[in-house]
Amino acid sequence: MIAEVIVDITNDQVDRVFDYIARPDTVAGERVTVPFGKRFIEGYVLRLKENSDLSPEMLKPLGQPKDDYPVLLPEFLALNDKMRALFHLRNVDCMRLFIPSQLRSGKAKPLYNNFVEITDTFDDRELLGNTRKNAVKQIELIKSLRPDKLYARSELNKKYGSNNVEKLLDLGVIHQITTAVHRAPKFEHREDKQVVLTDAQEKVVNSILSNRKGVHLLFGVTGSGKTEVYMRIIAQVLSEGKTAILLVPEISLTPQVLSTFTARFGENVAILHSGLSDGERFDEWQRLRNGQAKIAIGARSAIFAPLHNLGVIILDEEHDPSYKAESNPRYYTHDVAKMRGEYNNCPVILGSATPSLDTFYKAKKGEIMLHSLPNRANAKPMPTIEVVNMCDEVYAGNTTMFSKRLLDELDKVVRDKNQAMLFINRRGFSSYIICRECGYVAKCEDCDVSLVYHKEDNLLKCHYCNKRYKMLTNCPQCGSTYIRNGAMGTERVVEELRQRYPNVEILRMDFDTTKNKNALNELLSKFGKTKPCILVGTQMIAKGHDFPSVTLVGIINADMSLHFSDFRAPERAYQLITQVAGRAGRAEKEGIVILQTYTPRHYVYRFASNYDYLGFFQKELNLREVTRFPPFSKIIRVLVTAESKDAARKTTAELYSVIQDYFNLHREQFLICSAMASPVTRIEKKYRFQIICRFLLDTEPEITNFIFDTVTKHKHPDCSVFVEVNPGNMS
DNA sequence: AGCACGCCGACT
DNA sequence: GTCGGCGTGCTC
Repeated sequence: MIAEVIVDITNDQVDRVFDYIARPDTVAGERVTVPFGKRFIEGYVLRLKENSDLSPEMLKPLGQPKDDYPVLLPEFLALNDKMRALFHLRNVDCMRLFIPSQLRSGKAKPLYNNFVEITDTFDDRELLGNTRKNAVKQIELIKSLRPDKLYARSELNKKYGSNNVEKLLDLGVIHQITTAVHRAPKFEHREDKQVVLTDAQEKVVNSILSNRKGVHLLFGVTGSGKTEVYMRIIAQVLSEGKTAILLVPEISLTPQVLSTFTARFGENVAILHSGLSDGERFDEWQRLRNGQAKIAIGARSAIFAPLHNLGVIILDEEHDPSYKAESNPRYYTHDVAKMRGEYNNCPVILGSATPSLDTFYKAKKGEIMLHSLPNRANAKPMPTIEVVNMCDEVYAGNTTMFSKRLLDELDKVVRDKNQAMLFINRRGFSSYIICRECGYVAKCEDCDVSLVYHKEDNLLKCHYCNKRYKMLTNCPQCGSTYIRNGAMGTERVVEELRQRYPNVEILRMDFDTTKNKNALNELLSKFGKTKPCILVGTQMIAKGHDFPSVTLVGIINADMSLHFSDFRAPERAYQLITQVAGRAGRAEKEGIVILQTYTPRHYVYRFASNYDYLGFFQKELNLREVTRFPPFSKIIRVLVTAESKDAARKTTAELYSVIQDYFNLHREQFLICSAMASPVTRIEKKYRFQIICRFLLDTEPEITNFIFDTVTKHKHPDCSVFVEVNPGNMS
């Protein structure tokens, strides 16, 4: 038999099948050592076959397996082919996604605890007779042991010396029992809240369970009880002997969220996430693989949980950008979920209060089944969202970042000893240009995206078509010279608040203050206990945390996400506003949301403040259709980076000339095809150039394949080249 | 990725 | 004359 092997080397040239003479016991999916050139390396057996195209004397024999079971389930071998075709990935990169890195590096091994027990075929007399008379410690040890009792080896080692224990083991006087220890991640214990389903929830559960294939969208407003729906479906699937995967955004993998599931499903839950130690993660993976755990919960990479017989795959907050893997290997979790769903003949459930435009469009077309939970489970109204025009504040002489309205509400919170959350979006480093008098934002004439200021040549550029504009000195709309770069940080907000409210606790939550997971938990528990209190934070305050005393949510600079130079900016802004607003008034106290903006009449704010997702969806979809952006077209970005500016530029030019030839032959398909310096021209000492193509979907996937092929075939001396499909950001 | 082969500069 | 630079090419 011949074994087809993928070698564990990340290089395009060796990313193909190599044939080896199989051992008689070789199985597909095993991890093996293979002779490769002059050395021995690790590889994966993809499949077995009868004959090789190569002559027999060319073939070398396969080495020994590295594990006592095949690490790759048959499903993953099938998934490899599909993922490679869809995402243009290398075999090795797929293999590495499928198995835990701890296994490959040999960093984590199962942990064993050793116990000893007196061998029952010996009585005391015999025991002592077998031991040397002057071996005091050994005799002492034997005398201390009671039959039918287990003693921890490590304890005895400490007390009597490991050499003495060893000696008695050799004599057979005592014997050792080894058990694998499960290094389980620790959780705060919580009581399971058994709730009665609302009629709407009941209907959704039944409707999904009675049609268990394909992709389902669970469109439910914040607080509509999506989690309970997930848990009911998982419980049903489990009762049928099947398994489940639940994915959540990395940012919402908090102890609170996890303990909800461990409270209900106990030992059946395995958590996979980056906060675990190597040992913990490896053990959780093992528990899933050997069937001890039946539910995998984790961020995006948990889609590769080694579960057999999947009964359901759930992606919570399906619109979250973290489901798109933006660095190598690039993949989209929704697509992988769909592939696994089809393989296991089980449903995929996408849940969100603000589905991505893409997903909802598919639901509208009928490719995805739509289930709605239009009301909150506790029947409370959503908090009022009040849009405040910051331009008016400027006219009134208030040039601070807090409107009069927001300050009034903050005063109220402080007076009534409640809590407030202030949200700031800090994603705006390559930010937009705004007129502080009238709210005018510089936009590209052709693309309807905000222009980005490039400092090095003092120009405004469009990231989608490369059109350039002179930097503005005064506003084309009102003539004002009060034109600013719209950017603001959490530190500044906290500083100003401390001056205003010297006696109120003000907490800051952003990437800097939550670098270690302990800090995050401490911060959250402190916020939970302190009243009055103001929490200032980025993105991460928007997710999942349930604080009943929050009566005010302030969105300091809503425009920052809106005018981000990305065609998805309005979509993101809508999602963010809805999510942040959902933090207010979750219990009996009513909540209010103050949304500060310089463009109060923007449609995003109009729809968001009315919680009108459907209205927003229609408007946005229409806009995308007219401007021919995804899902009505596809954008591909080829990013070239190199330490040498010339090398990067040269490679980009070469690739561009090849792609342009293709473009000239298929001009009617292309909306855009251009090469330019990347908006952020240098990151980590590397210069960045890019080629942007936007084209219609008629000839898909030919254009995509052509671009990927061009990049793989070409030589790029001293350059790294990446191809991104519908990239999430363009920096 | 590594490791070998291979063809030109500064040394005993 | 040779030791060694890293350019190119192959690994079942």
